[in-house]
Amino acid sequence: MDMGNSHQVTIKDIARELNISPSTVSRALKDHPDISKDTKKAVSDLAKKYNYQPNAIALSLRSRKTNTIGVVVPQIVHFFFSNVISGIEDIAYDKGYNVMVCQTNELQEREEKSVQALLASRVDGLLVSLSKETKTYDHLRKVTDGGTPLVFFDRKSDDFDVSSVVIDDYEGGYQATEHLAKQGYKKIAHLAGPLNLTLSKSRYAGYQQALKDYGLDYRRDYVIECANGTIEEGYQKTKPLLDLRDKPDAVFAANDPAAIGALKAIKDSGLRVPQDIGVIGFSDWQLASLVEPALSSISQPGYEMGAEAARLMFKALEAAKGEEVEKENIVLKTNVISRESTQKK
Amino acid sequence: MDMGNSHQVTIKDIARELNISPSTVSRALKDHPDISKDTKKAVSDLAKKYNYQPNAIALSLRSRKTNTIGVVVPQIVHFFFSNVISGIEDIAYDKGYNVMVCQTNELQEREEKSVQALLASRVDGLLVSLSKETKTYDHLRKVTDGGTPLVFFDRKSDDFDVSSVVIDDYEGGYQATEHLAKQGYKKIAHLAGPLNLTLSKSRYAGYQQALKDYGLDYRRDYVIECANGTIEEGYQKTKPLLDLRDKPDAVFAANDPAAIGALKAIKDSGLRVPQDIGVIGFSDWQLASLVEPALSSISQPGYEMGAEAARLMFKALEAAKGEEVEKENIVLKTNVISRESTQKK
DNA sequence: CTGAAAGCGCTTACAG
DNA sequence: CTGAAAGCGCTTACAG
Repeated sequence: MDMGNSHQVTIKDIARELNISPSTVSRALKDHPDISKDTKKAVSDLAKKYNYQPNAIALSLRSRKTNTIGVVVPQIVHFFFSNVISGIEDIAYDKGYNVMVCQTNELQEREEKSVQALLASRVDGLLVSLSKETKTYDHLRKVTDGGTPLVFFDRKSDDFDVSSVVIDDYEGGYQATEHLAKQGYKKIAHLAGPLNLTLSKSRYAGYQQALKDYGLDYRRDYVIECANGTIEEGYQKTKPLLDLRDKPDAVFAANDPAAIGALKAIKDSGLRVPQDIGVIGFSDWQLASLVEPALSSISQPGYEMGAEAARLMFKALEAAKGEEVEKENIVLKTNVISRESTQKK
Repeated sequence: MDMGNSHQVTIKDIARELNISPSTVSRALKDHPDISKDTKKAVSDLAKKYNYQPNAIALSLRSRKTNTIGVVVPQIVHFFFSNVISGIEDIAYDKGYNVMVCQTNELQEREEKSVQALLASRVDGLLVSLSKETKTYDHLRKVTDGGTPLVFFDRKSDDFDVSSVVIDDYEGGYQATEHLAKQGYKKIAHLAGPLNLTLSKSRYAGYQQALKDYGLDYRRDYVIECANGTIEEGYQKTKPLLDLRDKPDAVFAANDPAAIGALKAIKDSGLRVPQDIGVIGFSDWQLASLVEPALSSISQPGYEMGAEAARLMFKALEAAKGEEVEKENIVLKTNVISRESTQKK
């Protein structure tokens, strides 16, 4: 007897063996009220025996639904993005959806091809975080024009009327600066991120506002742009700050590697952290707890971002056909993680 | 005119507009030699105009190939596994395949459901790293019984005659110990991983062999098991070692967090790293470079593991139907990353 | 050079 | 209570 080895058993196979029609088998399997008890039993027994699994591809073709969502992300290996993916995956799992993941490696061309491939695979919806390189959006226009729900996370384009989830960078910059001010630091410098990015500008703006609100001076020479955000760059760009006649007593770095570089530069110059100079970072990684002294940082809720983005996606997917879905643009709050590097007292 | 908005244009649509049959459109699109130049041009013009994309679902149903591979991984957020996924994704991208990723969160039940879901989605092949909990393998039997290629990575079961890629943990343990010996350390302790895991036992065995090869004493009281592998545990379990009358002059920890804990314990006790005691870890994360002193470590090639596993998968997928594919069980070498914590001289 | 038919695996309106 | 037919979007052997 053919045990269906290396050939997935189909409804037809069951129908043939039972001398009934495929239609009846199909109905029996979904417990349709029309079908007799006996037939149902015979069908379900055989289905169990042969470990029948409905062919999702065939279902997708009929229903025009794949129960799959696509995710396009700049880099899988970044701690932040892997958290986002994890959040998306957990929610999708609960909903019985599969997740296709593509990484762009920060290349627009690869982003375009990935979107294209996911569209060809007829994903039910697409979650996208733009590559740093991406300047044009035709590939995403195709998504929305085709009627496929699109949700942005972390890196969005404002050219689209779609839902999105981003971090509140302004608030993060504010929180970091406020935290330093509350710890008693008065002369707070800022190692900014690349200022062509909105997110860097927002953190910078939050920094300025917090200075104002806490009655501290804003000094242009206390702000230095770190274009790459590496440890090395943080180290090099902190040195001149320490050579100032009126040197800062705290540093807020817009990313953790730069903060770690600052930490080293300060220690190398013979000053103490946090007694002489406090340092706070902005966390892309989970590294901050390991340096010495442990680095205070602003945490970005990656997992939550993924879960929220997925939630917005399912909201769109579950809407009745044609029903207009209200777009949400969610801004997630950051949190201050206070560690040794800012414990002035 | 209907621009096909919110309805992907099909071959039928093009056929209708051109008053030809779908068969002809299909052939024209694939540049079939039978079709006239004029027809081809008309078809391809219209396809371009409407941005026609072949429906991959329909193709899959016909060809019984989805051009999708499934990945089942314990945790997406682990640096090591995210590297593996990244490696898989890059290779799959080059081959024009999509990747579905499921995480089990180390739960057997979720592993079973994920495998089941991927099978239902008719992935062409499955790459699996077992959850820590997994004790039975019926869900994976279904994969191989159904004729779907299976490849294990990192955590495998030996009950299957399938290809696999793992890390050479024995060699890694050997390398770590050898490195310490070559740096001039003589009394090398070992913070072992949970010894019910094969990988911990292998690292331990490599440690023992290297001691022997370098003429160093193996002392049972120099070996301590760290069940959780946390920083805290590494800290606590290192202290007794430092209280020994004849204390070790080096520590090989089977994982990085434990090594970092050891580092702290040693520094807290007033001893210096690397002058008094050398420390080397085994790297699950990318953290080792950040602690002070920077931690030497054994690196596990996660990206390469993913790329190799994908390569093995495509080897199976590209084999002619029915052709027997030779199974490969690849063991990837680790590398010594030498940093400050072992620079005795 | 082109088309009608069958089929991939399923569902469901229609008919009996 | 059950079945034949049509269709999801495509391809291809067969016929002309």
